[in-house]
Amino acid sequence: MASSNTTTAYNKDDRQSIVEYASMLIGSTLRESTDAEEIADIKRSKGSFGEAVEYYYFDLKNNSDSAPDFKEAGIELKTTPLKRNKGGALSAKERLVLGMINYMTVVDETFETSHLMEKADDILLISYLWEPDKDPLDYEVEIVELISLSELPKGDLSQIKLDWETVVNKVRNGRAHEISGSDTLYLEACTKAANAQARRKQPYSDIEAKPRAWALKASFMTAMSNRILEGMQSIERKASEAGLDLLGLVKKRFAPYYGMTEQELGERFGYITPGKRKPKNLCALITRRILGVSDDAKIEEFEKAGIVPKTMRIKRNGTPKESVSFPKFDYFELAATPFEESDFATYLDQKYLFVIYREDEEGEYRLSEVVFWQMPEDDLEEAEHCYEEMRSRVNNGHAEDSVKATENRCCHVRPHGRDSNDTLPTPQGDQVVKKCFWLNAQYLKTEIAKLTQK
DNA sequence: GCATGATCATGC
DNA sequence: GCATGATCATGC
Repeated sequence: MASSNTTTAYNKDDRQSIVEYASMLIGSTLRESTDAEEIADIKRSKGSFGEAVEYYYFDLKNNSDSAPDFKEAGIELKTTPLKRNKGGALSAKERLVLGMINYMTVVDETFETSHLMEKADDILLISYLWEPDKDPLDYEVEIVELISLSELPKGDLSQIKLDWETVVNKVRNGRAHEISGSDTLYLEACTKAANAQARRKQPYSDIEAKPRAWALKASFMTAMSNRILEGMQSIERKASEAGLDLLGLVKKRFAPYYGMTEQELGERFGYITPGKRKPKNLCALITRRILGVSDDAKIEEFEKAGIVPKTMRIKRNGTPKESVSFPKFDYFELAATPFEESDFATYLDQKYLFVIYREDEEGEYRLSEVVFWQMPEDDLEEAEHCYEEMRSRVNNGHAEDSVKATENRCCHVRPHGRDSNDTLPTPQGDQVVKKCFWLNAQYLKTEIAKLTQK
């Protein structure tokens, strides 16, 4: 059952799909997220959580550590434990091992083009809270984050480069056997061997050295984890809000602002200076402010549930002013991918917080309510028709021929590029303007009516 | 440089 | 009034 769930739950060739699927683990355990009941067939030892994630959650066969776990997407999965200190703070339980050091070849590398940088460029980090005596299936996942050495803050990266050079220079000087973890600050060369006697050759000395691997020190992992965790804030509940579910809480927080225009809200919160154009992410900013989360933080409850806030302007007749768009599609990918495996199917799994503004008699749009919306399962079939119709048009050389809103109850296809010269190649070799799927305004009208009539 | 959210323009 | 094609502008 786990395998049948997981094969359709994400697309292992698509980065976004992998990350989105992985993010659903945040705040939960493998026992809750998969049908695994015991970890018996997985060795109950160090690494058992990581293996169980691959096996039960991602439905990956156990593979050797040399190949990336998601080859096509270029992502390598790494799981790592956090622990809670006596004071309550979280810290990394272990260093994060990135890959073995080959003394013979590393001496010819530069940091920027090193095997390490290549290997540690796209890591999907899954951090879980380790607790003594707990079954690994019951560890709670705290962090799911795509990390890349080259995209660390500049200060971190320059120290890591110094660390790398310190270690490599020792090898270059024929002193690989003298390397110590204490030589460096963030990145270390930690010993990594099946037994204490194992030794490896080094290029500029006859003395054999202990096998070592590149690793980010536990202290560095602690700092990085906390930085990631702090970037996520939960909505702080007052005592009077303790019993509310998430939607109830969100509604209660928005209610005092009903009747205001988006412009007024933006000005009130200091996101718009009068006369200036409003920021693109105004809806997200206002939502964070109203929910009491700082401007640059992710809303933990929303992240965990995959909820995206979206402004919805409704005209007096109940129709949304605009359709809702999805990211542009690639004609080759569309042609080759059935709906179940498509990005579009993943996007439709999106849950929205529609922040609804309704048009008043003067033509002003005023905040009137907030609702959660996700496409009902029955309508996914209609969306699939739209997708498969567009797919067959592309396959038949008619990529320019969009599926119109009049052809499908739920969605349609429309250009969404910079301009008409912003094109992508099709399997037939011609260039067609970038397009994407859209949710029909009329469809959204009936969906929103269902949600708000009650 | 590009994606994305927002908006415009045209014609049925 | 709406569908459809097109483009703008911010921000990553």
